[in-house]
Amino acid sequence: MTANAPTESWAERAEETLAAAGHRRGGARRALLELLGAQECALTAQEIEDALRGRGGRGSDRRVVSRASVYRILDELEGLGLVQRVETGQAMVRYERVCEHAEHHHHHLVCDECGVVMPFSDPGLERAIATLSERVPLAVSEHEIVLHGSCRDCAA
Amino acid sequence: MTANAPTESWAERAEETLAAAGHRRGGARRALLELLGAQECALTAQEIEDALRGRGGRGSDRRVVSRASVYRILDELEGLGLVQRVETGQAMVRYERVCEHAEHHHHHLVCDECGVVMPFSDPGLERAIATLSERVPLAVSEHEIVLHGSCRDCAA
DNA sequence: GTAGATGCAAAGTGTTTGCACGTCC
DNA sequence: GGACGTGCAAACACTTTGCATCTAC
Repeated sequence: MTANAPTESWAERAEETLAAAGHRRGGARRALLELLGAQECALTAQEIEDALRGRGGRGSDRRVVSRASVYRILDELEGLGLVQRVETGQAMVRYERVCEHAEHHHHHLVCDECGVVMPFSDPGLERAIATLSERVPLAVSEHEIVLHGSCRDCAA
Repeated sequence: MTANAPTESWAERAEETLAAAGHRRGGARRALLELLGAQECALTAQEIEDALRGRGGRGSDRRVVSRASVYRILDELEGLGLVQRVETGQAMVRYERVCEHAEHHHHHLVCDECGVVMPFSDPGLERAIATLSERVPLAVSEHEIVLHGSCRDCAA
């Protein structure tokens, strides 16, 4: 998945979209894109801030990204459709990249005991949503599905 | 659906459940139960507070219910499974009663433009969720589905 | 050189908590 | 009359905003 990927990475697409929207490049945003692009699932703003603070432990010359920038950039990315908010019923909102590839489309499982969040996807479910979307008094643009319960570790 | 209903109302069941849990009755909680029991769909804490403040316009001898009580009682009801939180991606969390009757089970449509929230239900979707729930590494106890888009008024 | 990007700290906003008083049982 | 319930206001936690500085172009 390294050799000249035929499809650009999410981070690359994001950079392009941002440039097209007239944005300049900045260290904070670049660091955030790099982080989000490498994530499989949704993170909270807190987790993002911590991750950006902790990265490059050794001779890292990278600055810490301020909390304000994290929120500002996430908001910006959300507005461009590059990131989506995920509400898991926990205290904080989570954010994750939005991929154009359908294969990456997923929803979330939340363990109400330990708080762990896992992604899952199901074609049958997507089909049901698609069918349903046409019968509803709303021009549906997005859908979010969250399953709550106990994860294997907690249920044991 | 009015004459001597064979099944008790949500508010009645809630009162019983609360009593069984060792709670006394209080004016604030009673008012809240009455309000929630009459709602078709989810309300925010703010809406609940306002509704409780505004009710009984004329010779009402009812006290206003404090914000703290609204949150405390909602939290209590949620813990007993009588109320569930609904996250719509808007600023505030919403709350609605949980009915034991499957016919009342529903999910939500949210207009991202005007913020209106509407309930909907779909057997096909529930079937997909039920099937899926058995294939997932989580003992699923609840699920929440939110469709975002533009309502008819806003799309027009 | 200028508009945009960022950090810091203060301000918001929805929610929770501490404490004293009121009320149900 | 004792414990639970409630109101008030202060405390909180997450998020947003104002402003000065820095940077990309």
